[in-house]
Amino acid sequence: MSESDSSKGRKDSPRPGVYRSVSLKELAAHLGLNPATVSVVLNDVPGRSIPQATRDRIKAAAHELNYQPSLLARSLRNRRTLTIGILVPELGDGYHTQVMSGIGDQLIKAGYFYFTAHHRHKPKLIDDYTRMFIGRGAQGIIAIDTHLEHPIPVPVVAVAGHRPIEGVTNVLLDHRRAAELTLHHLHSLGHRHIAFMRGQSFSSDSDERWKGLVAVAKKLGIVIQSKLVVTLDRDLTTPELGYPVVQQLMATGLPFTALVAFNDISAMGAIRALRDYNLSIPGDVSVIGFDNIKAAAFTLPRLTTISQPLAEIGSIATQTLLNRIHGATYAKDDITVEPELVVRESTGPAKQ
Amino acid sequence: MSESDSSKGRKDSPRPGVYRSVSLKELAAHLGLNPATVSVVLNDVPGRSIPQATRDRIKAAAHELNYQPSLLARSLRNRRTLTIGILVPELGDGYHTQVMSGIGDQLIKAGYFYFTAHHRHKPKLIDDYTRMFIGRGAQGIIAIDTHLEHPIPVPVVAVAGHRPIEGVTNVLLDHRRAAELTLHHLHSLGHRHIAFMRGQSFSSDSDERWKGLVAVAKKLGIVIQSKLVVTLDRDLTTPELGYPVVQQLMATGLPFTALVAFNDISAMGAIRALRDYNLSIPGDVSVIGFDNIKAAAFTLPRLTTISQPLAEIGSIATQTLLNRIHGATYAKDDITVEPELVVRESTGPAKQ
DNA sequence: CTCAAGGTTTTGAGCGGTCAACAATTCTTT
DNA sequence: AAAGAATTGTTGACCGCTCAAAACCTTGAG
Repeated sequence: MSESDSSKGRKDSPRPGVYRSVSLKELAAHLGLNPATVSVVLNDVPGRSIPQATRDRIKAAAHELNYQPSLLARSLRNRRTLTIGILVPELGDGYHTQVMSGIGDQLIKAGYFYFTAHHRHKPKLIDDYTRMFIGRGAQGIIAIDTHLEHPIPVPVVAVAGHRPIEGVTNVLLDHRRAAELTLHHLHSLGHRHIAFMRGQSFSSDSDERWKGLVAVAKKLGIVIQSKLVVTLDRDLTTPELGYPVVQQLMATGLPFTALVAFNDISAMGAIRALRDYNLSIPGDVSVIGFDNIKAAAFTLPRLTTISQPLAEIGSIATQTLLNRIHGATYAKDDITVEPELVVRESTGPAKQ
Repeated sequence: MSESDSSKGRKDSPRPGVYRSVSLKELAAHLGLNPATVSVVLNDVPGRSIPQATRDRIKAAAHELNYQPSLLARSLRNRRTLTIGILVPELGDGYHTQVMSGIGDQLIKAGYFYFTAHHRHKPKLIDDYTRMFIGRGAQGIIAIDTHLEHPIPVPVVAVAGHRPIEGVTNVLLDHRRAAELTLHHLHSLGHRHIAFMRGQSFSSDSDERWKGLVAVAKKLGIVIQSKLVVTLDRDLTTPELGYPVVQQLMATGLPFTALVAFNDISAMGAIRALRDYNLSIPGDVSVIGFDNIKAAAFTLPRLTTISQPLAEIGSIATQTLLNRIHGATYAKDDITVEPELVVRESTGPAKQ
C-alpha cells in the first residue's frame, strides 16, 4: 500500500527467480511471539482466547511487514490446496472460452484458483496433465471437450463428456432435444434437402449430436443423403473450419436448401463460402448454427442457431465439482441442460 | 497404465475432497530403503553413485505403486514452483485468448504451469490477485491489458501495458506505425471524412492508439472532427460493442466515408449497424478493424484490418518472463512488435 | 592386519505453515 | 489462603520432499 515498503519485501534471493517474502517465523520473531500464536490470530481460529490487544498488535505487524502466508506450506499441512485443474483441448477461441468464463467466476468466488492446460486432443497429454494437476495438488478436475480414458483419483466433472467413467460426472446438452429444435425448424420452413456437417471425431459432442439428428430426421421423414453429409476433420476453431465443407457439397452437384452446421464458427465459414458461390442466405440456402456464441447475433445475416447456455454449463460444472470436493457423494447420473432455438436471419423458407 | 492399479491409488481419505497418493516415505518403506535414496534416484541427481540394480528396483516400484511426487512439497523445499500467474481483464472471448494461446504453448513447453485470474479492470482485484498469485508461489506474472499500479516483488511482463513501472517489462505494439498503416491506407483511397472509435478508458491500448492516430492524421492533413469521434465505454468483448457507435455517428448527421474501429470485434458490430442503415460496405463506408482476429477473414465483407501478431506477443512475453525468472536482469526497455496492414474487402475508394 | 579410498545408504535438518497438547500466569471461588 | 478455572502463550511434531553431511560397507594396497 504505502510507497515506503516497496523497497523492503524485495530481498536478495539466494537463487534467481525466487522471491522470499517475510515468513510467519520472522513475523513472530519481530513481535516477540511464537509462530503458533500468530498463526492462530491471523486465521481467526475459533475457540482460542487471545486478548484483543495482542490480536491488534499481530494484525498491525502483519500488515506493516506485508506478510503473505505461503499457500504452499499451508496446503501441504492442511492437505487442501483450494486449487483445481481445467483441461481444454485448445486455448484461443472456441466455445470453451465461454464455459471457462462461467467456471472462473464460480471458482474465484469460492476462493479457488485453477490451472489450465491444453492437450490438443492428444491422449498422452491428457494423461500427463491430469497427473501433473494432481501432483500439484489439484483437488478436482474439470475436463472440457476432453476424452478421458481412465478413472482419476480426484473428483472430475466433464463438460460435454459422454462416456460413463467411474467418478466422472458428465454435464451435457440434451442433444436429442437440440436435434428436434433444429430439424423441426427447418422442416416447418419446407426444407427437405438438407446438408449436414458432422463434427470431428475427436470432438466429444460429435457423435451424440449426430445420433440425435439421425433419429429425429427419421421421425420427420427427412432423408439424409450420405453425399450431403460432410465430416469435419481439421482441428481448427476458426470459421476456416466450415469453408471447405461447402466446396465439397457443391462438388456433389446435389441440390440442398439448408445446411446444418456443426457450430456457429463453422457456420460462419460456410456462409462465407456460400456467398463466394454467389448463393444468398437464406434465399438460396438456409444455414443453422450451434452454440449461439456472442458473435452470432452480429453476422451478416444474423445467425439462426441452437443456443447452449455455455456460461451456465460452466457454473453448473463448477458447483457440482465443488460439492463433490466438499463431500457430496458421487452420483452416476449425468446432468443435462436444455438447448434453445434462436431464430435470426440465416434461415428462411425453402426455395422451390 | 494397467487396469489393475486403478482401484488402489484411491484411498479412503481422512477428509472429503482430499486425495492422498502414495508418498515418498511409503515408497521407500516398501522398498526397504531410505526416502533420500529414492529421491536421488527418481530425480536422477548427478554425481551420486547408486548401483544400477537399486536404481531399477526403485523405478520399478515407483511405477508399480504409481508414485506421484508432491510438487507442493517439492516446491516448498526447492523454493521453485514452476508456476506463474496470468492476469486478464476477462475470460471468455477477446483478443487476449489468442495471446494466452501463445503464452500457454511456451509455458507448458518449459514445464511451467499457470494460474489465471480475471479482474474486470477492478484495481482492488488486480492487487488481490497478484498477492494471491505470489502467496501461491507464482514465480512471475504476465499481465494482459491490465493497469498495474504498484511494483511487484516477482518478475512481471505486461502485454499492452504502457506505464513504466519498476520491474515490469512492457511488450507492446508500435502504435505509431499502426496509425500510419491505417491512415495512409484510407488516405490513399481518397478518404477525407473519417470517423473514429476510441477505446474504453480502461483498455490499456486506447490512449497510445489514439495518440498515434492524431499524430498521423495531422501529418497527412486529415482533419479529425470531434463529433465523428466516438469513445467506447461498455465493458464488452462482443460485436455489440461497436453497434451503438454507428447510431451515434448517424445521429450527428455529418458525412463520413470511412470508420476506424477500435478492434475487429467492434468493427463487426459497426458493420452490422451500418447495414441496418442500408449502407453498403465498402461502397458507402469503408471500415477498418484492428487485431486481425481469426474471424476477420470470414466476415461479410472480409475485414481489412491491422494485424497484431497476438500469439507471438504471447510467446515473446513468456520468453522474456522465463528469462528473467532464470536470472536475466531486468531491462527498462519496452519490447515493441510491429503491426501489419491486411487489406481485404471492407475498405475501398471513398465515395464522391 | 590396518588403513585409506571408494561406493552405497542413512541421518537429520529444514522449507513455512498448523494443530493438539502442554506450561505459565492471572483470576475466581469457597 | 489454597485449590480450581480461565486466560495467554509455548512446544514439538508433522505435511512430503531435498540436500549436505555423516555412517556404513566393501575393497585393495601397504
